[in-house]
Amino acid sequence: MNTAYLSARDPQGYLACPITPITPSASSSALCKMAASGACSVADLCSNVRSNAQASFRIGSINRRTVRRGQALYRAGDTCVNFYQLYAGSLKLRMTNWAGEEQIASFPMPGALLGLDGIETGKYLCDAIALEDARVCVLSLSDLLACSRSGTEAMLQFNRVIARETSHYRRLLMVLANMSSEERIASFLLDLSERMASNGYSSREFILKMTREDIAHYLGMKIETVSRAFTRLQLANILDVRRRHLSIRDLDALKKLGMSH
Amino acid sequence: MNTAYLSARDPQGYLACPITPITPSASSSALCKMAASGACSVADLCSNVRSNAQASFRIGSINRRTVRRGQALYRAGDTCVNFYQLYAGSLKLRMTNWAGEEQIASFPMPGALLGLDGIETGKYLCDAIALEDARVCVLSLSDLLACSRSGTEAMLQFNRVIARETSHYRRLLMVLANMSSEERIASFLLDLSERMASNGYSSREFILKMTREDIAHYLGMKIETVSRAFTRLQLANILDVRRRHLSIRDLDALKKLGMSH
DNA sequence: CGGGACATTGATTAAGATCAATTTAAGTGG
DNA sequence: CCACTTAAATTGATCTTAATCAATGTCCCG
Repeated sequence: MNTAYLSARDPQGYLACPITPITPSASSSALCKMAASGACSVADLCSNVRSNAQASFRIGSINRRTVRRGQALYRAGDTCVNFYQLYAGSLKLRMTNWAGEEQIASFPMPGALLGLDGIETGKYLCDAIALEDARVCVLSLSDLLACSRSGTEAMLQFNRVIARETSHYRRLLMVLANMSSEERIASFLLDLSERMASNGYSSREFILKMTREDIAHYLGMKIETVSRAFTRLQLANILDVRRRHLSIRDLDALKKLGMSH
Repeated sequence: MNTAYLSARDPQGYLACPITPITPSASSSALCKMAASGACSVADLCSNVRSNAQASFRIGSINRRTVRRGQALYRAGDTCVNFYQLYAGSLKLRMTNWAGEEQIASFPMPGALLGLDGIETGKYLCDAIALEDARVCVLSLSDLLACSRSGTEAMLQFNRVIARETSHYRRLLMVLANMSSEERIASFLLDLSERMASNGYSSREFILKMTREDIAHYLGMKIETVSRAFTRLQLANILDVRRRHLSIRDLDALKKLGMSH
């Protein structure tokens, strides 16, 4: 088992996680495994859309797509015609300003709804790049609109999903505005840890799918600073970090640092 | 006229602006002056909601509200039952984390739709504090939902309005993550300037309604740093800043600094 | 005229950026 | 399977920027 940690060649990238994923409940009639497992943040919306689309005979089955590691699910400037429910793998959402500096906006993990950055203008504003091979369900914009039209609840759900993304950015803003480099890393790891847990993986020990550079671009720091922050947290016996493999030794201490002072 | 700049006691706070606001067009039948002037960012949505609500006899006239300087339009934790279209004055949207640190999320100006931070959970997440006496139109959540239900276009408009807020935060994120203090101030002033212009005021010369502390909390810096950045921009002949009164001397230089390198 | 909030300025310290050099590990091809 | 290449990460030394601490200045308002 330990070798699995170190090699970690599995496409899903979660072999290294010591506990098994939550298995879907018995309701195999569910359209989506994730919804059944409770891990999906947009399960209600998603199943609403699907049943609506099926009812109107416009889709017969779930439309899936695989994105290989390093490939883009979509790119900034592409016309937004689809949203994507992520159900395996992870990505980075990357914005690039005209000076070529990049900023990572988020690291979507299974359960996330991708493509919301295309709503405002009808074109995506970010690149969605797979950090490892990933699988998504495709939700066409038209299906989603049809569904929203037919039910107030679905419409509200969709608004809330967009609003939740807004909250993510507001929170990140607070992190960048008020926290030291060590605190930012702590906050970042706590968030990752929680999301690993909500996907049924260990919250204490996992593989970082992103490079130090990605982390730096997410948290508004330089990669040397990221590296040094990891080192200091390790010296303080809060973490064990070795390249991409991370385990949390002292969760309370990490929380004290990361929960914004 | 010059005395008006310096005293600036006007409740609306725009006396100091040398050019007059855009006057509403002749269509006095319009429900809202701002929509007629083209200054309102949510005009389509707003008029949609109003005409819908009137058609169903649920509102007879526009429901307005005044917020005095320093007062809250709403507070974090309040139940979200209304949205507010700002048509005069300006506010700050303030989040406070449990450690008591505050972060300014935005400085809404006329045309903005307020209250979107209440969508996700049904409770507002920010305090909306008037920086000067302000006037809003009240849009009840139920009116808005009723309208969205009855028309796909209104629904889409609403989604886009929420998504636009998300974009604001993404952009601010990039500012905090990548720019020096001077660049942040430049970027902030450019944004203010543009919004002043789109409200029909001078883009070159205006009064800052917010304190240095508010600016600091918006841009993730300390007030001394804000002050020094202003001073340096002044010394570089890019700005003229005297307390709250600001005029832009060299717009190109300001853009070079503020447009993210 | 004087109190108090707001803003500026100066001196010093601390944090992170930058520059530069290794180290480590993973993938490649002979 | 091993040497070689390369991307990623770490570490050290130094420099720059912004935070901090402290004092002073300015203006609004009663």
